[in-house]
Amino acid sequence: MQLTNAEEQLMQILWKQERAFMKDLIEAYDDPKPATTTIATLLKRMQDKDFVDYIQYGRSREYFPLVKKKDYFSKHVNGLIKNFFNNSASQFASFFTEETNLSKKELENLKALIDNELKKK
Amino acid sequence: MQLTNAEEQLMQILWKQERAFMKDLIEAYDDPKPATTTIATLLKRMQDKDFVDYIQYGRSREYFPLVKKKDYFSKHVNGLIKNFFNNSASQFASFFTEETNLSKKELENLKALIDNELKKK
DNA sequence: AAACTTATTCTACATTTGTAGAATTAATAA
DNA sequence: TTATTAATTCTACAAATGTAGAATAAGTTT
Repeated sequence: MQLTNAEEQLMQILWKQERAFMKDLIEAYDDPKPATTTIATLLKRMQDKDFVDYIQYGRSREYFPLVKKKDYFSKHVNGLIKNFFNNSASQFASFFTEETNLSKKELENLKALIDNELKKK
Repeated sequence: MQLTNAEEQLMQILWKQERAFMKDLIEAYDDPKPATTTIATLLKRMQDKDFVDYIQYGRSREYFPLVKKKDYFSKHVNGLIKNFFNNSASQFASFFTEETNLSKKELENLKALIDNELKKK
């Protein structure tokens, strides 16, 4: 099952911190910070969805992600590609290259990178 | 405001058909097809969000998108880039190139495309 | 130990989302 | 013109989502 917006936001924080206690998570929010109970609820739901787990340290828990950001992200992009480009990654790539404002330097980097990928094939 | 999943699915149909009557929309769904009223509700909500409009033809309406698929899509990708890559499009591009399984041919096409973009700069 | 601070669990509740019945209206086919 | 069909509007309602208070438990400080 997918994460909701609020959950995903929290997940982003957790990915950044890698492992974190309740307090650390809340600190990462901008003011007005959510109530502890709000975060607790989200964490619980995320556990049910198998996105996070924790290690019990005395009275409190250190939470950590069960899903890698990369994997989660891939799924997202694949969804987009499927929905918008008929499942064609290359079509997506073209679109992306044309529509995004990459600078000359960035384009050159990207080109080098592609060369590198090509070598592997 | 954003489209929900159900709305987005319907939007995809509408983008494909460009302009459509209720009937055409429902036909595009796999079985079990949703009730007419369901689609009507979604369309109404999408109108409120300024994503679709219609032209009245006698008793019924021809619906059409107010938002271009490209624009909607761009917003999505930009959101992803912001959330996952710190707003760096080029970082996203690298990731994408490495993680997606583009064939040799696709990579070559992409490279050509980038060359083309570079010429414009 | 008493007072204080967290974190956790339970419960609650307003909104949003997904779905669709009932009633109504208008067009169409018999 | 009457029965049939299709589209629209209203209303409803269950499930999901966003938020958080109350109560409780367990460390922490004085």
